[in-house]
Amino acid sequence: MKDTIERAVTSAVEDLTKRGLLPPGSGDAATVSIPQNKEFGDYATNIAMISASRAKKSPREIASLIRGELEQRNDLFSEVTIAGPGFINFTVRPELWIKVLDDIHEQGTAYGCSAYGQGRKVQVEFVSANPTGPLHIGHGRGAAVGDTLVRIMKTAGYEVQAEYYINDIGNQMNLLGLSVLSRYRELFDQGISFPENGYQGEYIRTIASELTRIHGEGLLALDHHEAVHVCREYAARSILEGIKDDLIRFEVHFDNWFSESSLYDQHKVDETLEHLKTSGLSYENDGALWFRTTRFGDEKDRVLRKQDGSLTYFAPDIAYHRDKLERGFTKIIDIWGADHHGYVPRMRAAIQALDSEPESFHALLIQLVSLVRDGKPVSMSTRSGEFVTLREILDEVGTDAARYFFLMRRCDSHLVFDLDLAKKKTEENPVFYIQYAHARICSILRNAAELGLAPDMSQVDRTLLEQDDDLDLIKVLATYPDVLVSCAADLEPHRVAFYLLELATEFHRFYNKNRVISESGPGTMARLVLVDAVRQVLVNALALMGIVAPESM
RNA sequence: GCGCCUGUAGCUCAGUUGGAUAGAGCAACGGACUUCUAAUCCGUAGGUCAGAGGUUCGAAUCCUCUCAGGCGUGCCA
Repeated sequence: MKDTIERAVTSAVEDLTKRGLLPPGSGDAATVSIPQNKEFGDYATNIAMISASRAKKSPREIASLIRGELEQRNDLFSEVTIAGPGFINFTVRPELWIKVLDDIHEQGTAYGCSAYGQGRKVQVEFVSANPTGPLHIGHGRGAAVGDTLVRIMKTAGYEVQAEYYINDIGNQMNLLGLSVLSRYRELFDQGISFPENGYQGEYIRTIASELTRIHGEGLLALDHHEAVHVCREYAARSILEGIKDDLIRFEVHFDNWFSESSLYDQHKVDETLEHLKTSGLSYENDGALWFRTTRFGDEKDRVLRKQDGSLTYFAPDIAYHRDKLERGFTKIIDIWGADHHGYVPRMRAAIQALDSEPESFHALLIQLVSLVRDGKPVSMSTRSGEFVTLREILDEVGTDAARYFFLMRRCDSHLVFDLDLAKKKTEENPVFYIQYAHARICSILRNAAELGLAPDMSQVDRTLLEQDDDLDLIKVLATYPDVLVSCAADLEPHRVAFYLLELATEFHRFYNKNRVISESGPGTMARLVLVDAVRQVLVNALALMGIVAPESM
């Protein structure tokens, strides 16, 4: 609907420009929006104010010119008014609103989709947790945000790939092997000192005891290096399996699992370092190899190869992003914990060093999650291994509530996750409130079916849907495609969560004021079609969030 | 020290890239069940948008400074 209004405004402006009444480019930067106050109509545009200085006319004067054009569009508008400093307000004809119901019934699960992304190839890389421990609650937020963003961008017409980068090589993997071996030997009273900064979690002991079932005391006889290797490989595989299980249960899907070690196998890291060298972007100093990130606005140059000859984490990461670019993605979205924000400038520098536009790279930073139970914060510390795992959260509140809660805040805002609230089966809990709206509609449709009634748009007397209550509900349904475009454009999936709450609220209000199935009159069919459309949009939006739409509760 | 993020109703947070009288949910208070699910709805109250300047027709939004909280500032990953 917003599209339609925008097109009408644009064509009116173009018309006036052709007739010399407005200077060229007057429509630039103007917006069409929904006014906060319903009295101003359904949509409004600020174009007269925006173009006033360039046209050397007063906003009101321009507004009345445009109004003159748009008033002729009585196929669209029942009223066009000028208000305030120069807003042009539109009231859309009821018939047009009712056509939204046709769209929903025709498009079904595809309602909300658009061609906004024009098929551009996008990659979203998220979670990418090291296979050194189970997913914790912070990964859960990243997983929910990333997965929902992927789903949203698909509906917005992008070709999207979801990828998980597995850091399956490097110091932390050796540390993992050492940690497991240490716990393994403890089980035979042949303890070796636990490595400094080793992985402390209980899961390490579990893995160690699994190794005793497989190998008995066999690992004791191996030389140290060999034993660490066995422990490392087993632990990494076992932990990664666990991560995959958790993600499946969390309804999070990946198209590709990208192994860091494959970059070395295919000499991608060397090639990348060579590329930087020949581009004159790296240099030796103090026995280390440096990357001139300052050339691209970073505050200091960064080390690629350390004095001891080993590479930093950064080096393969550049190779990894080079590989992404080679795979043809025009938009690369990395979802990281907010504690990595210092890493963004150097990664953006790397993208530019690889001859790509800095705008093609987007880092979405996910802020911390803190848990609250009984109104008190739950303490968490990664260092001591006392973090709360995603699995524990899913066991306690379930997938639906967890996904909604992780998505109900903007990414860069701290999230307070109230475990008690997430479990409540009352209106206080937004997940429940939204799912209940869906279940209620299904119940109505079941009752209608018993009377032999099924929603059928072709049997509807459309004038019966022109009541304010009906139109209020339809207007919320009509904004859904716009919400999805804005989510995709701004990479802000939380807006779907807010939209769902708004739609559910509007439905419950409608439900309390209007009886859908009444004994007499054709209004029943009209309202059945209306609530069925609400059901469809609830289903579509919940699907994007990975939340079940229950038919009864 | 420098940099990034955050600061909006009692609480948790939105605010469509600068628009009209700043919104929602929860909590509080007062109402609504002869009813398709009251697991709901309606109403009331609640604000110096952290503070001070500035930019302009117009600022929660942009710029500068101050304050508060979080994070970063590794040849860790």
